[in-house]
Amino acid sequence: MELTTAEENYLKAIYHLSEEGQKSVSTNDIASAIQTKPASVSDMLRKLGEKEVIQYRKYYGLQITPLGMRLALQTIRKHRLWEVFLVDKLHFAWDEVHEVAEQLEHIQSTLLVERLDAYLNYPKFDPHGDPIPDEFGDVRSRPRIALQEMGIDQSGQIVAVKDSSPAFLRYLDKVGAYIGARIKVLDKVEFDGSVEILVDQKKTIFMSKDVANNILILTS
Amino acid sequence: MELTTAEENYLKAIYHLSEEGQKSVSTNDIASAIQTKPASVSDMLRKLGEKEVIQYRKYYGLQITPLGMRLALQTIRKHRLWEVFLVDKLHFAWDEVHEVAEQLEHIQSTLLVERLDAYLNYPKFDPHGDPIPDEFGDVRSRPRIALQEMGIDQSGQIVAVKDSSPAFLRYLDKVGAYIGARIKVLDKVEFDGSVEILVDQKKTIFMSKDVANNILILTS
DNA sequence: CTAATTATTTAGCTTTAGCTAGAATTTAAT
DNA sequence: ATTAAATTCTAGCTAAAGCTAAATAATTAG
Repeated sequence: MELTTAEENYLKAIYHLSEEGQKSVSTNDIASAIQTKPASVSDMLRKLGEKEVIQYRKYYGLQITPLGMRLALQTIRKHRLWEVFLVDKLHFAWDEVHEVAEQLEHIQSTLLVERLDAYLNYPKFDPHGDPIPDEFGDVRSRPRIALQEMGIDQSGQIVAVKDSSPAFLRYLDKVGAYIGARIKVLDKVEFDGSVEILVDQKKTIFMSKDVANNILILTS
Repeated sequence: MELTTAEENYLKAIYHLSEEGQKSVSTNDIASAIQTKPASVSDMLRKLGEKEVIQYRKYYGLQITPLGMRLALQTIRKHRLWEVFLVDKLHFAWDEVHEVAEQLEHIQSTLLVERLDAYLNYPKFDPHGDPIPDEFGDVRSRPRIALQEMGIDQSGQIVAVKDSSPAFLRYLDKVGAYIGARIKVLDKVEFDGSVEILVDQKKTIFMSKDVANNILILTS
Protein backbone atom coordinates (compact mmCIF):
# COMPACT_ATOMS: atom_id res chain seq x y z
CA MET A 1 0.00 0.00 0.00
CA GLU A 2 1.37 3.29 -1.09
CA LEU A 3 0.68 6.70 0.36
CA THR A 4 1.30 10.00 -1.41
CA THR A 5 3.40 12.69 0.24
CA ALA A 6 0.28 14.62 1.20
CA GLU A 7 -1.31 11.52 2.69
CA GLU A 8 1.82 10.80 4.71
CA ASN A 9 1.76 14.32 6.08
CA TYR A 10 -1.86 14.07 7.12
CA LEU A 11 -1.31 10.70 8.76
CA LYS A 12 1.71 11.98 10.64
CA ALA A 13 -0.26 14.99 11.89
CA ILE A 14 -3.14 12.76 12.97
CA TYR A 15 -0.74 10.47 14.80
CA HIS A 16 0.88 13.36 16.65
CA LEU A 17 -2.48 14.87 17.59
CA SER A 18 -3.69 11.50 18.85
CA GLU A 19 -0.64 11.13 21.05
CA GLU A 20 -0.82 14.60 22.51
CA GLY A 21 -3.46 13.74 25.00
CA GLN A 22 -7.03 14.53 24.09
CA LYS A 23 -10.09 12.54 23.34
CA SER A 24 -10.51 12.57 19.57
CA VAL A 25 -8.78 14.50 16.83
CA SER A 26 -10.94 17.15 15.17
CA THR A 27 -10.99 18.26 11.55
CA ASN A 28 -10.15 21.77 12.71
CA ASP A 29 -7.16 20.57 14.72
CA ILE A 30 -5.73 18.79 11.72
CA ALA A 31 -6.35 21.80 9.50
CA SER A 32 -4.42 24.12 11.76
CA ALA A 33 -1.67 21.59 12.45
CA ILE A 34 -1.09 21.13 8.77
CA GLN A 35 -1.75 24.71 7.66
CA THR A 36 -4.71 24.03 5.44
CA LYS A 37 -8.48 24.51 5.37
CA PRO A 38 -11.00 22.25 7.11
CA ALA A 39 -12.68 21.51 3.77
CA SER A 40 -9.46 20.02 2.43
CA VAL A 41 -9.12 17.95 5.57
CA SER A 42 -12.61 16.47 5.24
CA ASP A 43 -11.77 15.39 1.76
CA MET A 44 -8.48 13.83 2.73
CA LEU A 45 -10.06 12.01 5.67
CA ARG A 46 -12.44 10.35 3.26
CA LYS A 47 -9.50 9.19 1.16
CA LEU A 48 -7.52 7.98 4.16
CA GLY A 49 -10.62 6.11 5.27
CA GLU A 50 -10.85 4.39 1.89
CA LYS A 51 -7.21 3.39 2.15
CA GLU A 52 -8.00 1.99 5.61
CA VAL A 53 -5.26 3.83 7.45
CA ILE A 54 -7.93 5.50 9.58
CA GLN A 55 -11.45 4.58 10.53
CA TYR A 56 -13.64 7.52 9.66
CA ARG A 57 -17.31 8.26 10.19
CA LYS A 58 -18.27 11.73 9.10
CA TYR A 59 -19.24 14.24 11.76
CA TYR A 60 -18.25 11.60 14.32
CA GLY A 61 -14.51 11.46 14.32
CA LEU A 62 -11.68 9.18 13.40
CA GLN A 63 -9.28 6.64 14.77
CA ILE A 64 -5.98 5.47 13.37
CA THR A 65 -5.96 1.81 12.38
CA PRO A 66 -3.01 -0.46 13.22
CA LEU A 67 -1.96 -0.14 9.57
CA GLY A 68 -2.10 3.65 9.76
CA MET A 69 -0.12 3.58 12.96
CA ARG A 70 2.59 1.51 11.35
CA LEU A 71 2.85 3.81 8.36
CA ALA A 72 2.86 6.96 10.51
CA LEU A 73 5.64 5.55 12.65
CA GLN A 74 7.65 4.67 9.57
CA THR A 75 7.50 8.28 8.42
CA ILE A 76 8.37 9.57 11.87
CA ARG A 77 11.27 7.16 12.03
CA LYS A 78 12.64 8.51 8.76
CA HIS A 79 12.13 12.11 9.82
CA ARG A 80 14.04 11.62 13.06
CA LEU A 81 16.84 9.60 11.50
CA TRP A 82 17.41 12.36 8.97
CA GLU A 83 17.44 14.91 11.78
CA VAL A 84 20.20 12.97 13.48
CA PHE A 85 22.11 12.84 10.20
CA LEU A 86 21.76 16.57 9.64
CA VAL A 87 22.93 17.47 13.13
CA ASP A 88 25.56 14.80 13.76
CA LYS A 89 27.10 14.57 10.32
CA LEU A 90 26.33 17.81 8.50
CA HIS A 91 26.54 19.99 11.62
CA PHE A 92 23.19 21.64 11.23
CA ALA A 93 21.98 23.55 14.26
CA TRP A 94 19.02 21.81 15.82
CA ASP A 95 16.70 24.63 14.83
CA GLU A 96 17.64 24.32 11.15
CA VAL A 97 16.77 20.69 10.61
CA HIS A 98 13.01 20.59 10.57
CA GLU A 99 12.11 21.85 7.07
CA VAL A 100 14.76 19.73 5.42
CA ALA A 101 13.82 16.61 7.37
CA GLU A 102 10.24 17.31 6.38
CA GLN A 103 11.29 16.79 2.77
CA LEU A 104 13.73 13.93 3.34
CA GLU A 105 11.20 11.85 5.28
CA HIS A 106 9.28 11.21 2.05
CA ILE A 107 12.13 9.57 0.16
CA GLN A 108 11.07 6.01 -0.62
CA SER A 109 13.72 3.35 -0.15
CA THR A 110 13.81 0.81 2.60
CA LEU A 111 17.45 0.12 1.82
CA LEU A 112 18.26 3.78 2.35
CA VAL A 113 16.58 3.86 5.76
CA GLU A 114 18.34 0.72 6.91
CA ARG A 115 21.74 1.94 5.78
CA LEU A 116 21.22 5.37 7.24
CA ASP A 117 20.20 3.86 10.57
CA ALA A 118 23.35 1.72 10.63
CA TYR A 119 25.54 4.61 9.52
CA LEU A 120 24.25 6.73 12.40
CA ASN A 121 24.83 3.84 14.79
CA TYR A 122 21.21 2.98 15.46
CA PRO A 123 20.34 6.13 17.40
CA LYS A 124 17.43 5.85 19.83
CA PHE A 125 16.64 9.58 20.10
CA ASP A 126 16.65 12.50 17.70
CA PRO A 127 18.37 15.84 18.38
CA HIS A 128 15.27 17.15 20.15
CA GLY A 129 15.28 14.12 22.43
CA ASP A 130 12.29 12.46 20.77
CA PRO A 131 12.47 8.68 20.48
CA ILE A 132 13.15 7.07 17.10
CA PRO A 133 10.81 4.14 16.38
CA ASP A 134 12.54 0.96 15.23
CA GLU A 135 11.71 -0.65 11.91
CA PHE A 136 8.68 -2.34 13.43
CA GLY A 137 7.38 0.90 14.87
CA ASP A 138 8.35 0.12 18.45
CA VAL A 139 9.29 3.11 20.55
CA ARG A 140 11.34 2.98 23.73
CA SER A 141 10.44 6.20 25.45
CA ARG A 142 11.87 7.32 28.73
CA PRO A 143 9.53 8.60 31.46
CA ARG A 144 10.03 12.32 31.76
CA ILE A 145 8.44 15.40 33.31
CA ALA A 146 8.33 19.09 32.50
CA LEU A 147 11.04 21.13 34.19
CA GLN A 148 8.20 23.22 35.61
CA GLU A 149 6.96 20.24 37.58
CA MET A 150 10.24 19.51 39.33
CA GLY A 151 10.71 20.35 42.98
CA ILE A 152 13.48 22.43 44.54
CA ASP A 153 16.81 20.59 44.69
CA GLN A 154 15.61 17.91 42.28
CA SER A 155 18.03 17.29 39.43
CA GLY A 156 18.05 15.57 36.06
CA GLN A 157 18.93 15.83 32.44
CA ILE A 158 17.29 17.73 29.61
CA VAL A 159 16.04 15.07 27.19
CA ALA A 160 13.52 16.81 24.99
CA VAL A 161 11.57 19.95 24.27
CA LYS A 162 7.87 20.25 23.60
CA ASP A 163 8.06 23.38 21.47
CA SER A 164 10.42 23.08 18.50
CA SER A 165 10.01 26.55 17.05
CA PRO A 166 13.28 28.07 15.86
CA ALA A 167 12.81 31.03 18.22
CA PHE A 168 12.56 28.72 21.23
CA LEU A 169 15.46 26.52 20.17
CA ARG A 170 17.69 29.53 19.58
CA TYR A 171 16.82 30.85 23.00
CA LEU A 172 17.82 27.54 24.57
CA ASP A 173 21.08 27.52 22.67
CA LYS A 174 21.84 30.99 23.94
CA VAL A 175 21.35 30.08 27.58
CA GLY A 176 23.18 26.79 27.15
CA ALA A 177 20.22 24.52 27.79
CA TYR A 178 20.95 21.90 25.15
CA ILE A 179 19.69 18.32 25.06
CA GLY A 180 21.79 16.28 27.42
CA ALA A 181 22.59 19.13 29.78
CA ARG A 182 22.45 18.17 33.44
CA ILE A 183 20.40 20.58 35.51
CA LYS A 184 19.33 21.13 39.09
CA VAL A 185 16.44 23.24 40.34
CA LEU A 186 17.76 25.83 42.79
CA ASP A 187 14.59 27.79 43.44
CA LYS A 188 11.01 28.20 42.33
CA VAL A 189 9.03 31.43 42.56
CA GLU A 190 5.47 30.69 43.65
CA PHE A 191 4.15 34.01 42.39
CA ASP A 192 4.85 33.65 38.64
CA GLY A 193 5.95 30.03 38.40
CA SER A 194 9.44 30.91 37.25
CA VAL A 195 12.43 28.76 38.20
CA GLU A 196 16.11 29.21 38.87
CA ILE A 197 18.29 26.34 37.71
CA LEU A 198 21.92 25.33 37.69
CA VAL A 199 23.14 24.08 34.31
CA ASP A 200 26.03 21.62 34.10
CA GLN A 201 27.16 22.55 37.58
CA LYS A 202 28.44 25.89 36.47
CA LYS A 203 25.89 28.32 35.07
CA THR A 204 22.85 29.60 36.95
CA ILE A 205 19.96 30.67 34.78
CA PHE A 206 16.51 32.03 35.35
CA MET A 207 13.53 30.74 33.41
CA SER A 208 9.93 31.81 33.04
CA LYS A 209 7.14 29.32 33.67
CA ASP A 210 6.41 29.20 29.93
CA VAL A 211 9.91 28.14 29.07
CA ALA A 212 10.16 25.64 31.91
CA ASN A 213 6.94 24.06 30.77
CA ASN A 214 8.41 23.27 27.39
CA ILE A 215 11.52 21.51 28.60
CA LEU A 216 11.33 17.82 29.43
CA ILE A 217 13.56 16.28 32.06
CA LEU A 218 14.68 12.77 32.79
CA THR A 219 14.97 12.95 36.57
CA SER A 220 17.66 11.23 38.53
CA MET B 1 12.34 31.19 -9.83
CA GLU B 2 11.07 27.88 -8.71
CA LEU B 3 10.73 24.72 -10.73
CA THR B 4 8.51 21.79 -9.83
CA THR B 5 9.96 18.29 -9.60
CA ALA B 6 8.54 17.41 -13.01
CA GLU B 7 10.00 20.54 -14.56
CA GLU B 8 13.41 19.77 -13.07
CA ASN B 9 13.28 16.29 -14.57
CA TYR B 10 12.41 17.56 -18.02
CA LEU B 11 15.12 20.19 -17.89
CA LYS B 12 17.69 17.65 -16.80
CA ALA B 13 16.70 15.32 -19.63
CA ILE B 14 16.90 18.16 -22.13
CA TYR B 15 20.32 19.13 -20.85
CA HIS B 16 21.61 15.57 -21.16
CA LEU B 17 20.20 15.15 -24.65
CA SER B 18 21.76 18.46 -25.73
CA GLU B 19 25.15 17.37 -24.46
CA GLU B 20 25.07 13.98 -26.10
CA GLY B 21 26.01 15.23 -29.48
CA GLN B 22 23.24 15.87 -31.94
CA LYS B 23 21.78 18.89 -33.60
CA SER B 24 18.56 19.67 -31.76
CA VAL B 25 16.56 17.80 -29.18
CA SER B 26 13.26 16.38 -30.40
CA THR B 27 9.98 16.01 -28.58
CA ASN B 28 10.14 12.29 -29.21
CA ASP B 29 13.64 12.00 -27.77
CA ILE B 30 12.55 13.70 -24.58
CA ALA B 31 9.46 11.54 -24.37
CA SER B 32 11.44 8.33 -24.54
CA ALA B 33 14.22 9.61 -22.27
CA ILE B 34 11.71 10.49 -19.60
CA GLN B 35 9.28 7.61 -20.16
CA THR B 36 6.29 9.65 -21.10
CA LYS B 37 4.16 10.50 -24.15
CA PRO B 38 5.07 13.12 -26.77
CA ALA B 39 1.82 14.97 -26.05
CA SER B 40 2.85 15.48 -22.44
CA VAL B 41 6.24 16.73 -23.58
CA SER B 42 4.75 19.35 -25.91
CA ASP B 43 2.75 20.68 -23.04
CA MET B 44 5.69 20.84 -20.70
CA LEU B 45 7.88 22.53 -23.33
CA ARG B 46 5.33 25.31 -23.53
CA LYS B 47 5.50 25.74 -19.75
CA LEU B 48 9.30 25.65 -19.68
CA GLY B 49 9.27 28.25 -22.45
CA GLU B 50 7.04 30.51 -20.37
CA LYS B 51 9.39 30.13 -17.44
CA GLU B 52 12.23 31.09 -19.79
CA VAL B 53 14.45 28.12 -19.01
CA ILE B 54 14.27 27.11 -22.65
CA GLN B 55 13.57 28.98 -25.86
CA TYR B 56 10.81 27.17 -27.64
CA ARG B 57 9.15 27.65 -31.00
CA LYS B 58 6.63 24.98 -31.77
CA TYR B 59 7.44 22.51 -34.53
CA TYR B 60 10.86 24.17 -34.76
CA GLY B 61 12.75 23.00 -31.73
CA LEU B 62 14.20 24.30 -28.51
CA GLN B 63 17.34 25.59 -26.93
CA ILE B 64 18.28 25.79 -23.27
CA THR B 65 18.73 29.34 -22.01
CA PRO B 66 21.64 30.27 -19.71
CA LEU B 67 19.14 30.28 -16.85
CA GLY B 68 17.94 26.80 -17.79
CA MET B 69 21.50 25.60 -18.02
CA ARG B 70 22.26 26.88 -14.55
CA LEU B 71 19.20 25.21 -13.07
CA ALA B 72 19.86 21.91 -14.87
CA LEU B 73 23.44 21.87 -13.61
CA GLN B 74 22.26 22.54 -10.08
CA THR B 75 20.04 19.48 -10.22
CA ILE B 76 22.80 17.37 -11.75
CA ARG B 77 25.17 18.58 -9.07
CA LYS B 78 22.78 17.46 -6.36
CA HIS B 79 22.16 14.12 -8.03
CA ARG B 80 25.84 13.33 -8.27
CA LEU B 81 26.69 14.51 -4.77
CA TRP B 82 23.99 12.24 -3.38
CA GLU B 83 25.38 9.36 -5.42
CA VAL B 84 28.77 9.91 -3.84
CA PHE B 85 27.12 9.98 -0.43
CA LEU B 86 25.24 6.74 -1.06
CA VAL B 87 28.31 4.89 -2.29
CA ASP B 88 31.02 6.33 -0.05
CA LYS B 89 29.11 6.64 3.18
CA LEU B 90 26.18 4.25 3.01
CA HIS B 91 28.03 1.60 1.00
CA PHE B 92 25.49 1.30 -1.77
CA ALA B 93 26.66 -0.59 -4.84
CA TRP B 94 27.06 1.75 -7.78
CA ASP B 95 24.15 0.12 -9.57
CA GLU B 96 21.79 0.73 -6.65
CA VAL B 97 22.15 4.47 -6.35
CA HIS B 98 20.29 5.86 -9.31
CA GLU B 99 16.64 5.64 -8.27
CA VAL B 100 17.32 6.97 -4.82
CA ALA B 101 19.49 9.84 -6.10
CA GLU B 102 16.69 10.60 -8.52
CA GLN B 103 14.50 11.36 -5.52
CA LEU B 104 17.12 13.07 -3.37
CA GLU B 105 18.13 15.49 -6.11
CA HIS B 106 14.83 17.33 -5.70
CA ILE B 107 15.29 18.20 -2.04
CA GLN B 108 15.36 21.98 -1.78
CA SER B 109 17.94 23.45 0.56
CA THR B 110 21.05 25.27 -0.48
CA LEU B 111 22.47 24.82 2.99
CA LEU B 112 22.05 21.07 2.66
CA VAL B 113 23.91 20.94 -0.64
CA GLU B 114 26.78 23.03 0.69
CA ARG B 115 27.13 20.96 3.82
CA LEU B 116 26.87 17.70 1.94
CA ASP B 117 29.55 18.83 -0.50
CA ALA B 118 31.87 19.73 2.36
CA TYR B 119 31.10 16.51 4.23
CA LEU B 120 32.04 14.48 1.16
CA ASN B 121 35.21 16.50 0.78
CA TYR B 122 34.26 18.40 -2.34
CA PRO B 123 34.29 15.46 -4.72
CA LYS B 124 34.89 16.28 -8.38
CA PHE B 125 33.46 13.06 -9.87
CA ASP B 126 30.56 10.78 -9.01
CA PRO B 127 30.82 6.99 -8.64
CA HIS B 128 30.26 6.54 -12.38
CA GLY B 129 33.10 8.93 -13.13
CA ASP B 130 30.87 11.78 -14.26
CA PRO B 131 32.02 15.25 -13.22
CA ILE B 132 30.18 17.09 -10.46
CA PRO B 133 29.46 20.73 -11.38
CA ASP B 134 30.48 23.27 -8.76
CA GLU B 135 27.96 25.64 -7.20
CA PHE B 136 28.26 27.97 -10.18
CA GLY B 137 27.64 25.16 -12.65
CA ASP B 138 31.24 24.91 -13.78
CA VAL B 139 32.39 21.47 -14.78
CA ARG B 140 35.97 20.33 -14.91
CA SER B 141 35.80 17.40 -17.22
CA ARG B 142 38.76 15.31 -18.24
CA PRO B 143 39.31 14.49 -21.89
CA ARG B 144 38.51 10.85 -22.39
CA ILE B 145 37.86 8.33 -25.14
CA ALA B 146 35.88 5.13 -25.45
CA LEU B 147 37.89 1.99 -24.70
CA GLN B 148 36.86 0.85 -28.17
CA GLU B 149 38.83 3.70 -29.73
CA MET B 150 42.12 2.88 -28.04
CA GLY B 151 44.96 1.31 -30.00
CA ILE B 152 46.88 -1.86 -29.13
CA ASP B 153 49.29 -1.41 -26.22
CA GLN B 154 47.72 1.90 -25.23
CA SER B 155 46.90 2.13 -21.54
CA GLY B 156 44.85 4.29 -19.23
CA GLN B 157 42.32 4.37 -16.45
CA ILE B 158 38.60 3.71 -16.45
CA VAL B 159 36.98 7.01 -15.49
CA ALA B 160 33.36 6.69 -16.53
CA VAL B 161 30.71 4.62 -18.24
CA LYS B 162 28.20 5.80 -20.82
CA ASP B 163 25.53 3.24 -20.04
CA SER B 164 24.47 3.18 -16.40
CA SER B 165 21.92 0.40 -16.54
CA PRO B 166 22.11 -1.97 -13.57
CA ALA B 167 22.72 -4.91 -15.90
CA PHE B 168 25.76 -3.24 -17.41
CA LEU B 169 27.14 -2.08 -14.07
CA ARG B 170 26.76 -5.53 -12.56
CA TYR B 171 28.58 -7.02 -15.51
CA LEU B 172 31.47 -4.62 -14.98
CA ASP B 173 31.61 -5.43 -11.32
CA LYS B 174 31.79 -9.10 -12.13
CA VAL B 175 34.75 -8.74 -14.47
CA GLY B 176 36.47 -6.28 -12.14
CA ALA B 177 36.26 -3.25 -14.41
CA TYR B 178 35.44 -0.66 -11.76
CA ILE B 179 35.99 3.09 -12.01
CA GLY B 180 39.63 3.81 -11.34
CA ALA B 181 40.91 0.48 -12.66
CA ARG B 182 44.10 0.78 -14.74
CA ILE B 183 43.86 -1.05 -18.04
CA LYS B 184 45.96 -1.82 -21.07
CA VAL B 185 44.76 -2.93 -24.49
CA LEU B 186 46.47 -6.21 -25.39
CA ASP B 187 44.72 -6.99 -28.63
CA LYS B 188 41.89 -5.90 -30.91
CA VAL B 189 39.96 -8.20 -33.21
CA GLU B 190 39.29 -6.44 -36.50
CA PHE B 191 36.48 -8.78 -37.44
CA ASP B 192 33.99 -8.06 -34.64
CA GLY B 193 35.59 -5.05 -32.94
CA SER B 194 36.13 -6.90 -29.68
CA VAL B 195 39.14 -6.17 -27.46
CA GLU B 196 41.36 -8.03 -25.05
CA ILE B 197 42.54 -5.98 -22.10
CA LEU B 198 44.69 -6.34 -19.03
CA VAL B 199 43.07 -5.04 -15.85
CA ASP B 200 45.20 -3.78 -12.98
CA GLN B 201 48.22 -5.66 -14.32
CA LYS B 202 46.83 -8.97 -13.31
CA LYS B 203 43.59 -10.04 -14.96
CA THR B 204 43.09 -10.45 -18.70
CA ILE B 205 39.55 -10.04 -19.91
CA PHE B 206 37.80 -10.14 -23.20
CA MET B 207 35.20 -7.54 -24.16
CA SER B 208 32.72 -7.17 -26.98
CA LYS B 209 32.68 -4.02 -29.06
CA ASP B 210 29.39 -2.98 -27.44
CA VAL B 211 30.84 -3.12 -23.97
CA ALA B 212 34.09 -1.41 -24.94
CA ASN B 213 32.11 1.38 -26.50
CA ASN B 214 30.45 2.18 -23.22
CA ILE B 215 33.58 2.46 -21.13
CA LEU B 216 35.41 5.78 -21.04
CA ILE B 217 39.16 5.93 -20.53
CA LEU B 218 41.52 8.63 -19.41
CA THR B 219 44.57 7.70 -21.45
CA SER B 220 48.10 7.97 -20.13
C1' DC C 1 5.49 18.03 -56.60
C1' DT C 2 1.89 15.73 -54.62
C1' DA C 3 1.09 11.97 -51.41
C1' DA C 4 2.21 9.26 -47.62
C1' DT C 5 4.53 8.98 -43.41
C1' DT C 6 6.22 10.73 -39.32
C1' DA C 7 6.53 14.22 -35.79
C1' DT C 8 4.35 17.48 -33.12
C1' DT C 9 0.71 19.91 -31.16
C1' DT C 10 -4.11 20.74 -29.49
C1' DA C 11 -8.36 19.47 -27.29
C1' DG C 12 -10.46 17.40 -23.88
C1' DC C 13 -10.42 13.98 -20.05
C1' DT C 14 -8.35 12.08 -15.34
C1' DT C 15 -6.28 12.36 -10.73
C1' DT C 16 -4.36 14.72 -6.75
C1' DA C 17 -4.63 18.35 -3.66
C1' DG C 18 -5.76 22.49 -2.80
C1' DC C 19 -9.48 26.37 -2.47
C1' DT C 20 -14.34 29.06 -1.58
C1' DA C 21 -19.07 29.14 -0.74
C1' DG C 22 -22.79 27.16 0.93
C1' DA C 23 -25.36 23.12 3.04
C1' DA C 24 -25.78 19.87 6.77
C1' DT C 25 -24.93 18.35 11.39
C1' DT C 26 -23.63 18.75 16.10
C1' DT C 27 -23.06 21.47 20.23
C1' DA C 28 -24.09 25.35 23.12
C1' DA C 29 -27.04 28.84 25.00
C1' DT C 30 -31.01 31.10 26.22
C1' DA D 1 -36.64 22.87 23.27
C1' DT D 2 -35.77 25.88 19.96
C1' DT D 3 -32.56 28.94 18.22
C1' DA D 4 -27.74 30.35 17.64
C1' DA D 5 -23.09 29.21 16.93
C1' DA D 6 -19.60 26.35 15.72
C1' DT D 7 -18.02 22.47 13.24
C1' DT D 8 -17.86 19.57 9.46
C1' DC D 9 -19.00 18.22 4.97
C1' DT D 10 -20.40 18.73 -0.13
C1' DA D 11 -20.24 20.88 -4.57
C1' DG D 12 -17.89 22.90 -7.82
C1' DC D 13 -13.58 25.40 -9.25
C1' DT D 14 -8.27 25.63 -10.12
C1' DA D 15 -3.58 24.08 -11.20
C1' DA D 16 -0.19 20.49 -12.16
C1' DA D 17 0.94 16.55 -14.79
C1' DG D 18 -0.33 12.90 -17.03
C1' DC D 19 -3.18 10.46 -20.81
C1' DT D 20 -5.80 9.39 -25.66
C1' DA D 21 -7.55 10.78 -29.89
C1' DA D 22 -7.64 13.92 -33.40
C1' DA D 23 -5.64 17.82 -35.96
C1' DT D 24 -1.79 20.07 -38.00
C1' DA D 25 2.89 20.66 -39.67
C1' DA D 26 7.17 18.83 -41.51
C1' DT D 27 9.66 15.34 -43.93
C1' DT D 28 10.35 11.70 -47.10
C1' DA D 29 9.21 9.05 -51.13
C1' DG D 30 7.45 7.97 -55.38
